[in-house]
Amino acid sequence: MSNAPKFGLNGPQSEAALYLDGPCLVLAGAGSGKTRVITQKIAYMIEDRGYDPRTIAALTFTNKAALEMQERIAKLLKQPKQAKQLTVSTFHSLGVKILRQEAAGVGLKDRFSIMDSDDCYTIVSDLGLTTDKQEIRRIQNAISLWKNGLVDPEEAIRAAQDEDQAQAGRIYRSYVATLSAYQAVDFDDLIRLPVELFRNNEAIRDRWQRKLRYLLMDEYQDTNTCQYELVKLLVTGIGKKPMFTAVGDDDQAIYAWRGASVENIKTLQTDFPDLRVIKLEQNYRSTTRILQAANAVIGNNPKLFEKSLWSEHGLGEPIKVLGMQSDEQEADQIAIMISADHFQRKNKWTDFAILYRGNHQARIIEQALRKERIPYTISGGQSFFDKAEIKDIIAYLRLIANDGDDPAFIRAITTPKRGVGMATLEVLGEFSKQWNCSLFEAALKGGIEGKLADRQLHPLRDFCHFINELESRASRPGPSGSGEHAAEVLDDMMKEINYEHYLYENFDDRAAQGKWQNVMEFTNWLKERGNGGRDGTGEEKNLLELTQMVALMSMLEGKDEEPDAVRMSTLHASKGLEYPHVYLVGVEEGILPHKGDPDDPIEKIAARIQEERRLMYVGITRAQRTLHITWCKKRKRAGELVHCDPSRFIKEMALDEGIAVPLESEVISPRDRLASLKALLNTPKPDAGKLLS
DNA sequence: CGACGCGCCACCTGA
DNA sequence: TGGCGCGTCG
Repeated sequence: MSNAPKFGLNGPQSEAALYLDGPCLVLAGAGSGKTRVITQKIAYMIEDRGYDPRTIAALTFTNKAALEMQERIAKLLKQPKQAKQLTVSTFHSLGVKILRQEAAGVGLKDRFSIMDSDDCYTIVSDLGLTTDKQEIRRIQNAISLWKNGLVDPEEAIRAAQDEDQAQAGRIYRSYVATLSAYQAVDFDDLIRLPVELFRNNEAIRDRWQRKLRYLLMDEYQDTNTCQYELVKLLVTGIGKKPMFTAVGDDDQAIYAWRGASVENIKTLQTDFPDLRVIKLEQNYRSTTRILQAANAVIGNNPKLFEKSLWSEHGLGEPIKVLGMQSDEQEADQIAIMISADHFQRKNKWTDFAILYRGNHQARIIEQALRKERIPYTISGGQSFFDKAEIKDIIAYLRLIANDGDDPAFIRAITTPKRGVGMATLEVLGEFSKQWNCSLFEAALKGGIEGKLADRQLHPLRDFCHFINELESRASRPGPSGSGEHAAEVLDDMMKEINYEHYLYENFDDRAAQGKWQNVMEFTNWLKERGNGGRDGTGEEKNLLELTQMVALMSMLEGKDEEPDAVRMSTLHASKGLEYPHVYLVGVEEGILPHKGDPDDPIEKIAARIQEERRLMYVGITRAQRTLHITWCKKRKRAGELVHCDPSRFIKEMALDEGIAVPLESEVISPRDRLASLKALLNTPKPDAGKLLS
């Protein structure tokens, strides 16, 4: 094979795609075509080098990215169906896949439940050592970091520096015991348990190594210790050449707060001395001016690897920095500018993105967009699967799959109300503790009769029988060999619990209608997957498998063709995406960089600022053609109007060198807003948008 | 037992 | 600002 550029890739891209002689690290700057490298590489492996697609795994961090990658690979293959044989998934989905097959090896039944962070919050809270919300969050966070760092409870307790940490460690110990009693795992376990399994069981590890011979990882800079360990266990074996490609950008590492460590990039070089390192520095996304600003900002961070982005696109329009009087004015202003640009320059709504640091910043912008009749979609906020009505239904599914899932039991039995209240549940809880069994088992156990009145016992038992029946139908051999069709069981369940009725009883018609619509969308979505549709594998899935899959879904992915709407997103959720016109809002000290705990040691603060700077870098580099950056002199915070200063990152963009121009004067007063908008809509004179362009 | 209402407090990011 | 936790009433 010659190393001449292939597939329309540039030199380094091509080198990265063709290199298969050993481990490979691709340092890919923003917009340098890293996804193309991964997809082309997989296509090359299958088409030109005869790799069996079933032995290739590509790992991403979001379901959306995985889905998109699979689609893109399918388009490159002569036989697009082969793409379905690939493992293209998130780290967490791969974890579920491994655990489902190897459950016994880690002491789980194969129908374990997956707890989301709300469930885990409740577990920590129920351990009863504190009621303070912040404190619980902190402990939850500590537990997550321990798990991701592969620190077990005994180690955590031993290493505690003070009583607070020791207590957190003890809570960690109880928390692990509780999950185990529920036959449940949390998100972190999905990676941690496979690691434990592979470490302790050579034969199982060997089987998975043979199954997954080549590994490709996207966003490698955001892997945590545990994920890296999983990768190492999968790619290293006696007499085996480590075969993988990791693609990442240390300048876009923005998940240290949840345990990711950029150092994993450096460690890769130590752990795999023959690692081939390839840099992608040509950017195909942005104008030169945008890249200059991005380089100027990130230049203030210490460098792990030397690299500098360049672009063949022209200089482009100057970046505009706008200082606003208030957050309200900021929102209105952006809405007006986007509206003007849309109508004057005939840009589609989808060409625009508004990016912000925290979800709470979205509200005021939403209001402004609505006022201007601008369609928008929000990503990175409350997810579809986090909506109460969806979680209600999921609780039933979880309980059907695993009757040891006490949190699901409590949620399902109390929604809709069926005459079982807290008093009954408390008795049941005591009883279950006494007999060391689940709530579900306790309800059916002999001896509980004496502790509950008949009117309390009956609905309880009826409910359990109902669940049992659904369970036996879901797992009875059916058309697919693995149970009755998920769709039928699901339909009957929905009918029986009469959830629609419950919604209309408890919410006003409008709200109920919306919620019911969500539920219908969800159940249809489930049925589609149950029939083997659209998830890439083409395999039928029973209700139990669907339930575990759903737990990992955080965004409504694959929503067939996006509507033409302005995109609103957190900076974190915007990673990997690009837009012709980007508005970066609320770029103020305290927001970006976000103000953290001022009592943190100085090196921690420095690290935090660096991560915030990378976040700013990610934001800037989302833009293809124009970039607006706004900040406010005053902002409403907790109801109070407070003074704000522009972010230090704005100064770092080298404003005086013509990269960015401050535009403080170009603000339209609210009074003129309507008039100017009308003018724009009715008589689009070339000059009308002068203030705005 | 559960619905409703008042008052307090916090607003980071996410698989 | 709004969500939610606690108290009281039906």
